[in-house]
Amino acid sequence: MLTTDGSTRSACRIGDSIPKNILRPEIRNGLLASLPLNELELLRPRLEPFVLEFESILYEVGKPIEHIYFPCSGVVSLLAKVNGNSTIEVGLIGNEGMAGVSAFLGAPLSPSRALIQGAGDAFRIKTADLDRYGGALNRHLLLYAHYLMVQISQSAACYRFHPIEQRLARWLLMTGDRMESNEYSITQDFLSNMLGVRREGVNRAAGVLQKKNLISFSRRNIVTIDRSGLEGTACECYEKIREEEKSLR
Amino acid sequence: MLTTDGSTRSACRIGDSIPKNILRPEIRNGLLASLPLNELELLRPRLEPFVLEFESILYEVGKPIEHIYFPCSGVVSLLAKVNGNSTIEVGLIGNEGMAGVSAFLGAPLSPSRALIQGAGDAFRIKTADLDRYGGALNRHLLLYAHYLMVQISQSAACYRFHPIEQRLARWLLMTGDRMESNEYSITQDFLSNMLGVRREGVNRAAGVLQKKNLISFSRRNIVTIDRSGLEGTACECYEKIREEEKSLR
DNA sequence: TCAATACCGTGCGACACCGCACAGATGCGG
DNA sequence: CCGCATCTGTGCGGTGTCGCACGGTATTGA
Repeated sequence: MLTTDGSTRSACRIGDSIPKNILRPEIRNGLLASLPLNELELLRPRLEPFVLEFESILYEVGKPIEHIYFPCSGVVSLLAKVNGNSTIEVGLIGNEGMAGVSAFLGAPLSPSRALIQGAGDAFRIKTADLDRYGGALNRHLLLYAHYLMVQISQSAACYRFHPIEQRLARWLLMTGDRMESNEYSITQDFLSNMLGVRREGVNRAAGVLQKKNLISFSRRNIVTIDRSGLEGTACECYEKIREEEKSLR
Repeated sequence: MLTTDGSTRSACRIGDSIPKNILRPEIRNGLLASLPLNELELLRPRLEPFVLEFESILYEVGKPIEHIYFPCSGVVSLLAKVNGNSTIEVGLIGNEGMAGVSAFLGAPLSPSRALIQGAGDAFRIKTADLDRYGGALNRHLLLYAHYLMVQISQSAACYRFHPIEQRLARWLLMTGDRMESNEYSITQDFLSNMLGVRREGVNRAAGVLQKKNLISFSRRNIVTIDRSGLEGTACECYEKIREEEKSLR
């Protein structure tokens, strides 16, 4: 990966990646890729390449959903706002899915904030343009909507019952699955907003994971060292969600 | 309402109601009712009246969804199982909606347990039969799927940030909106499974609400006394979900 | 009618997480 | 290269909920 200072590193530096595949004809989004060729061709003229920039916001709570995004790389977080200032992640979207499900389901306004949590690239289509299609596209998108509901439900239960350490492990795994690297650049503060806890809580939990030699972290940098160890530490929610993913293919 | 001992009471005794409108031609389910007449007539031959019996289970986690239910009265809880034995409510369905959204979205197996939390009656249709229809039915059902996602997301955040007392208030309001009475028969133990807390926690929280003269409760019986007072005590989640409900109509 | 069961009320120590405070480390711009 | 903003590490008291224990009261059924 090319960083701003010109050096090369294996890390997935969230925020400074410059997608290179944006002009490539291959569709690296799971939903689009699983379409029959003829349906994809119908859709293609409406698809517009789009760069997902770190920390930019696709949708804001209560604002219109103008485009639906099909990520080819990168990660999008769905965030709910609570108590005025707190935020909490209720969904995580990678190149297996799409952002803007609610619009597809017919809702004009976004129920959550969609935040680019890992830079990447995507195709997007105007919400109005998507309405015209049906067939296999519909089937796939609907099934994905279902998957997202499962993910959200599981998160609800997870927030209620599982300690920070397990939630952090799950988050690292789920994000890892959607990124191309096992090393990312992210602040504890950012993570605290994802997990719905204080920054200090993230610090403690990460410390525990590091002591167990599952991850290593320092300023703005987290590396997963022992992936299967993390799976053992994470709560059941990770496995459950992953199981549900299989039905998407 | 007729109770088992033959006496009449205004309470909504969850569990022993004998729906009387099951033979009436009117459709008291919001989703079905909002269909254009011609579409409803197409669907009608496939619709089968069904009695929702208290504490019976419509779907079990991981089991097939054979029918989709459109309640005309009564309440259905969607429950997620966590940590083996704990359960937590991630969705609540009344006559504004339907149970089995996942099947409609194309998922063959149920991601959650669907438990009749308040007796009533419904129409149901074989999952396979529903697939053939489109048009306004689709639009409505999709929008409802969206609404349910909002509800689940909000619950996730709610479980994380809001104390039992507020969650209980919200639960009473949401359930009240879907029942025909402001008095219901329910055990603290049952409630604890809905809210994902211990029975003792429910007891304390209910005690506080009672002291504030918002509810009154005794063995298996809860009465909401001051509805608007409850709204003041409940967390923001109630209002947010209610707001989203408006878009269903 | 009496015993078994279901349900409710409460007290107490444990613990996870919070809120706050503050000091140290790192990186960036002038 | 220095100053300032950002990010990190840690300590301490407070609070909400848990886990457990146990006694009380209503309901049910033989």
